[in-house]
Amino acid sequence: MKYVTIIDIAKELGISKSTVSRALAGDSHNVNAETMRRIVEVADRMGYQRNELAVNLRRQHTQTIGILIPEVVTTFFMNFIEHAQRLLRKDGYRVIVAISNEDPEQERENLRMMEQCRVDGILMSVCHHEANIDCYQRMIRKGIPITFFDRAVEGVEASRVVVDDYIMSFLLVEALIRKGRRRIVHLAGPKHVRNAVARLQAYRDALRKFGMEVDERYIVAGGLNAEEGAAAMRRFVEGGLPFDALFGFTEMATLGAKSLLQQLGYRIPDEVALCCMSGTTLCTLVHPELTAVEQPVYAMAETACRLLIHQIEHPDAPKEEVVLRGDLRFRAST
Amino acid sequence: MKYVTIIDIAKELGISKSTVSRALAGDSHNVNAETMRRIVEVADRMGYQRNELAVNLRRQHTQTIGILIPEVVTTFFMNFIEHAQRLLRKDGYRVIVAISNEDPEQERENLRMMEQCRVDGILMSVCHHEANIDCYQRMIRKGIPITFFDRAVEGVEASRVVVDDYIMSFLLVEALIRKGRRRIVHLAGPKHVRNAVARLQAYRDALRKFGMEVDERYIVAGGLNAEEGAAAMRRFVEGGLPFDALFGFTEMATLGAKSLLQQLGYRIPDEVALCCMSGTTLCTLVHPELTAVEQPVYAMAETACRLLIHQIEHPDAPKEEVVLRGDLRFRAST
DNA sequence: GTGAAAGCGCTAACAG
DNA sequence: CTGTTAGCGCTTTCAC
Repeated sequence: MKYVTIIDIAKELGISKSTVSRALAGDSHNVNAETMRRIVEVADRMGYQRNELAVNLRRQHTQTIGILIPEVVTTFFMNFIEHAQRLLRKDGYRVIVAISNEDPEQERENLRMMEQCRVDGILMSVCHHEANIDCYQRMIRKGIPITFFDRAVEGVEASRVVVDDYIMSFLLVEALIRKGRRRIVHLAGPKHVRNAVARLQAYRDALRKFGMEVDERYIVAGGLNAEEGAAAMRRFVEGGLPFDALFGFTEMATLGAKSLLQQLGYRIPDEVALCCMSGTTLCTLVHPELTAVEQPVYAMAETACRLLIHQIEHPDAPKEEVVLRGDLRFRAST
Repeated sequence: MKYVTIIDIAKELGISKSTVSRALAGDSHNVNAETMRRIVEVADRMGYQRNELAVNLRRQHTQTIGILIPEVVTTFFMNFIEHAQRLLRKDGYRVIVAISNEDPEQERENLRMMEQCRVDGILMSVCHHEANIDCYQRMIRKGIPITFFDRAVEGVEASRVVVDDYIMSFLLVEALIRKGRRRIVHLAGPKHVRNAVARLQAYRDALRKFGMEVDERYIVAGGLNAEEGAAAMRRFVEGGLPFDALFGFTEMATLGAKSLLQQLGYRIPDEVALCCMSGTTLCTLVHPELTAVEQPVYAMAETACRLLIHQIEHPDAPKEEVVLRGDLRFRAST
C-alpha cells in the first residue's frame, strides 16, 4: 500500500515538487494563489498526508516530547499525561510515553529509546534517586533537555518542578494529630526516593512540634506497592504495638495496608485513620466525606511543559526549579 | 549539538559506511569478526545511537503502534496501555499514545497524526459509535490495520476484542436483584456508544427474568462523566420515585451519582446499592468488602496485541472478533 | 513565482 | 568480506 507523496502531486499537475512543498507548507508569499489552490485541491483529493518521518529527518528535530513515568497504577501520572499532552499539542508537539515500572533498568532502556527517536525534550519522574544519574547527564550533554517533575533528582543540569513534600506531609501528620491521633505508624518509602526522605522528616518534625516522642518502632519500611504495604503492615500488627493512625509514603502501599487492616477487622477510619500523598494530591482518610486536599495536577503539568519548552527554545538559559505550594483546595471523596 | 552518525564512525576507521551499517545491524555473516569488534568498540566510545527516523524512512515502516483511547480518568485504559506496551516491546514495537477525551473531533485529529507518523498499526477504543467510521475505513484501506478493543464499532474491516457487555451487565443486575433490590435505577449511556446499548438491554432482560416490570422512568440518561452522572441523579431524585439500587453505564457517571447521593445523605450501599462496569472490570458496590468481579485487563491487552500483530504480518488474513468471558475472579476492594 | 539540485542518516542491491 | 550507488520523502538554498 503506497502513500501519496508530494512527487505524485507534482506529477499530477505537471509542476515541480518544490512548489508543491512550499504550497503545502502554507508559504503563500512564494507561490501563486491560483497554483496554491490547485495544489491543495489535488492534495486532499488524493488523500495526501505529509510524511513526518521525512520532515523530521530533514529538519533535524522531531517536535516530539517524551514523557517517562515510573508507574501507572495511581491516577496522578495519568492525569499529568493528559494535561501535558493537551498543552504540548497546542504548541505543536507530539508526545510519546514510556513506563518504567519502578525499574531503573527499564528506565535506562526507555531513555535510550527516546534518544533513538530523537525526541526534542523529555519530561520525567524518576524511579530511583541515583541509579541513572549518569544517563540523565549524558542526555542533557547531548542537547536533549530534561525537565523533572514530582520525583526529581539533584545534581543534574535540568529544570524541575516539585511539590513541597515536606510541607504537605507536615500538614497531613498535623491533621491526624489534631484529630486526636497519637500513635501514628509511618509506612516509609525507600531511601533511594528523595520524596520519601522528606516525608519521613516531616513526620518526625510534626510529632516533635506537638511535643511527642518519635518512637522508631512506629517507622516501618513500607515499600512501593500494595503487596509490600500489606506485608509491612502485617509485620507491624504482629508486633502488638497500639496504633490509631497511619501515614503512608505511596498511595499504593497505603491502600495495601488498608486492605489488610480491613481483613483483620479494623474499622477505618474510626479505629485507624489513614493518610497519604499521591503525586500532587494529599489524601487523608481521616474524614470519610472530605478526603483530599488537592493541589491540582494541572499546575504541575503546566509548569513542567513551560519549563521544558523554554529549555528547548533557549538551550543555554539557566535551569529553573519551581516548588509548587499554596493553591490547595478541598475535594470531595469519590 | 550533533548526533554521531555511521559516517562519523566510518571516517574514524577509514572504512565505508555500508560496512558500519552491516556491523551495527549485527550481520555477523557478512562482516569480518575483527572489523566488527572495532566498529562496535568505536561506536559506543563515540556514543552512537542509531537514528530511527532515517531507518524508518528507508524501511517504509516504523515498528510503531499507535494506541488511541477516549479517556484516562479511569484506571482501565492506563492498565491496558501498560500491558500492551510491555507486550509490544517484546515484539520490537514502540508505542505512541493519544487521548481523545471523548471528543470525536479530537479522535479524528489523533488518527491523522498517527497516519502522519506512519504507525504500522493501531489499537483503539472509540469515543463514538459512528462519528468517525469513515475515518477508520480510510485508514484500513490505506493499509494501516486497526484492532478495536473494549469499545468497538461494527461494519468496519477490523479485528476486535471485546468483553461481553450483555452477559456481564446481566450478571450485575441479577446480583442486585438477588440481594433483594427491586427498584433499580439505570444510568444509561449515550446511544452512540454500542456498549451502552448492550448494557441497557441486559438491564431490561434481567428484570424480566425475575418477572419484574420494566418501568421506563427508572431509565435515565446518565452521560459519560461525573458531572453528568450527578446531574442525572439529581433529576431522578427530584422526581420522587422510590429506589434502592443503581446500575450505571460508566464508572465516572456512577461515581458522580454516588457523590451526589452521599451529599443528600443517602447511606451507601445499605440504602442504595451501586454497581457499574469499567472496561473489563465489573464493579459492584453492593457489598463493601467484595466489590469487584474482575476480568483481567491483561487478557484483553494480550489478545488485542496478538490480533493486531497478526494483521500487520498478514494483511490479507481474515479479521477476527474475540469476546472475552469466563476467567472471572473476585478482587478485594481498595 | 518556479525549478533544479543537494542532502538529512540509513539500508539494500549490485559489483568486485 | 567490503565498497559504490541509489534512493526513502521532504525542505531549502540558489538560480532563473
